[in-house]
Amino acid sequence: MQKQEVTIYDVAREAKVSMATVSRVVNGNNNVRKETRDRVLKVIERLHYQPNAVAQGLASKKTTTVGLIVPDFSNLHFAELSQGINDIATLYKYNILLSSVGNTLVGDDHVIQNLLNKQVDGIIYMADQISEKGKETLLRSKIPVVLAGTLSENKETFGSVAIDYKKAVEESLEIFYQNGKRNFALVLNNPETYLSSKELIPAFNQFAQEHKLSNNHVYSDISTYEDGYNLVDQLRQDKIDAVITLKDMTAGGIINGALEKGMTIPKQLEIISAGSTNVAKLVNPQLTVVQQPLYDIGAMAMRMLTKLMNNETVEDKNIKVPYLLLRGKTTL
Amino acid sequence: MQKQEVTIYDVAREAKVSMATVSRVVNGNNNVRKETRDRVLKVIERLHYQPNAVAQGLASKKTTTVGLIVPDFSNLHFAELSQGINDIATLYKYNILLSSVGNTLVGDDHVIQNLLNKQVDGIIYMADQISEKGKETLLRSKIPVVLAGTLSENKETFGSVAIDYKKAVEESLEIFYQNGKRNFALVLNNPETYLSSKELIPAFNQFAQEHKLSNNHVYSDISTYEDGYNLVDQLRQDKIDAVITLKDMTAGGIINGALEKGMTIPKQLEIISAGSTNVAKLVNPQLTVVQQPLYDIGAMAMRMLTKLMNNETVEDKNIKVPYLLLRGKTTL
DNA sequence: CTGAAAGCGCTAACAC
DNA sequence: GTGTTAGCGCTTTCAG
Repeated sequence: MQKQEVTIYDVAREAKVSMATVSRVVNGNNNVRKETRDRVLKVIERLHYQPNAVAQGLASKKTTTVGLIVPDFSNLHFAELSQGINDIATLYKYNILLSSVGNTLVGDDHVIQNLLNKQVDGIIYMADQISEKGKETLLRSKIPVVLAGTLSENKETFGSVAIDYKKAVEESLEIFYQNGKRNFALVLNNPETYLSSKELIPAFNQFAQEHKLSNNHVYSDISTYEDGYNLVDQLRQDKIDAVITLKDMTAGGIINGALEKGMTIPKQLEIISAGSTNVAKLVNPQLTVVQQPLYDIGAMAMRMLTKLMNNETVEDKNIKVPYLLLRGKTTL
Repeated sequence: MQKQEVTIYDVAREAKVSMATVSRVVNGNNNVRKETRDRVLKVIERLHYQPNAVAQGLASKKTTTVGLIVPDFSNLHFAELSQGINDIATLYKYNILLSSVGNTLVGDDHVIQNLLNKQVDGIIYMADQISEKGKETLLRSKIPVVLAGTLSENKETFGSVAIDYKKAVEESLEIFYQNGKRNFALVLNNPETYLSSKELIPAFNQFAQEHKLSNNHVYSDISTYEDGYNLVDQLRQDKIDAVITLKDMTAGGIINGALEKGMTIPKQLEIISAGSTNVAKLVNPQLTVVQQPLYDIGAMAMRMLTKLMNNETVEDKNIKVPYLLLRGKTTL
């Protein structure tokens, strides 16, 4: 990067005003006489002046940039959430600085620190867990944080927007139960996330206990299509007849695997996916899904963040978004 | 954002050295005696000093940030490309500033300008077209640009990494032809992109002409699952018996629509998708696809960009990546 | 309404 | 090796 061709100083000189006035014009400050403003604007246009956002950031201590922390963007779930985030961010003139924490939690603190070094004005965190160290780093920074698409572990400190996963699990199991199924499976990727360990698994176990079910299994480390496909043998061996998955790809793998092995869906095996992405449509027979408004969740999270960054009051920092149980052909 | 708590100046004072020395230590400059370095590092740790990347950016004129321009990240194609880009970017300590140009081309120039204002060191452009104005803006900025996943419109000026789409279309049509099909369709979203208008459509038409085919159609503005689903009636009316689509979701819509209307696949209708995303697996019957190494394309593009930003020589600025025609059950 | 001047936190010659 | 000194380009009091 060479020395910037045209700076605020050049504009000031050409327009015969001070830098301060140019700055006011650029920032829409009203304390400028119309004549002066027009003169400055004319010069800005003639010189093709563009403010250097880095210098603005250093001087104003605001970068109009927010950090977005995602476990994995090749996961459509996060891609769709990001779309909502991006649109609202654009609307409010914020840029998004992307960071991935991988599927493991290794180094989330490092990722957060990096974002803070870049002086982001706020952070949207989409991974479903956060290390103690990462949390501390975030709290110490005092910048606003909103958790999107997962439940807030820290209702007091961070904002959050998500569906009520626990309720979604209960409702799904209720459907299975009413359809006469008694052998339930919960298929997860990482069982140690906050969401899994504190919400899903307890809800799953509690339901089983209340209904006196004895054959209920939690399968972990199942995250891809192939994992789902390969899980089918195990499901049959364990005599499972109803499955909840969190990812549509996994559900698709299970379905295709089960069909190939001659199982009938939904008679022998019912499936509900809480993935809620567009790809659910591709699955045949049509998947019964917990439909979350992913785009809206992203949009609401970003909207909340803009308010927090702007020190506006936020009525409800922990929003529970409604979901829909869309009955397809993988449940009776 | 409050005044930064601990700055390079604090470290210098506490370590009894000058700011310059602290800067050297932070940046791994070797011209520091080991003793001094250790003393500084100790203070850095004690004070939890973290460099302000914005100030670094202003002073050094390098932000270690690259802009990523995407048409739509809820499109898995770009999500998978982005994964490769992100991993390599992280490896080389670059951050990614995300921008979406929407599915229309409105304002790509604006998006580019915004990224330039933020002083990105380079740009990866993934949309499949770019406006004249946007191109000029990019050229004027003199920062390196790499086009990923689409063909380069400007082989001389921008770097590029992509498969040979034209060849992929020809090869696909050849398969259809050998299977006895004679009524071909090319299903596109926007026919005016460089890729469509300069590569795909000409290749499609040329093949038809060379093989004396009279019933070949190009369908435009088909981009979603539903669009594909709804296109089926038209396809039947036009007596199409072989289809190429660019998106897996669209292909899925066509397949499900065709099956529901009682068509047999691949006997009455063959389909090849060049989407190449993971979701192709969900489709039943299994989709025949032009498999592109999306992750690798993203990774190679980012690697090239790091070289360009570093003024290293790049042997080949326009890389054609090999693809694979994976025969599924939607072709004979 | 406008200008002067003091930084924001850091890098990069240039001396020593 | 280490320190001094200018900036980088902009915002923001504070006067007037």
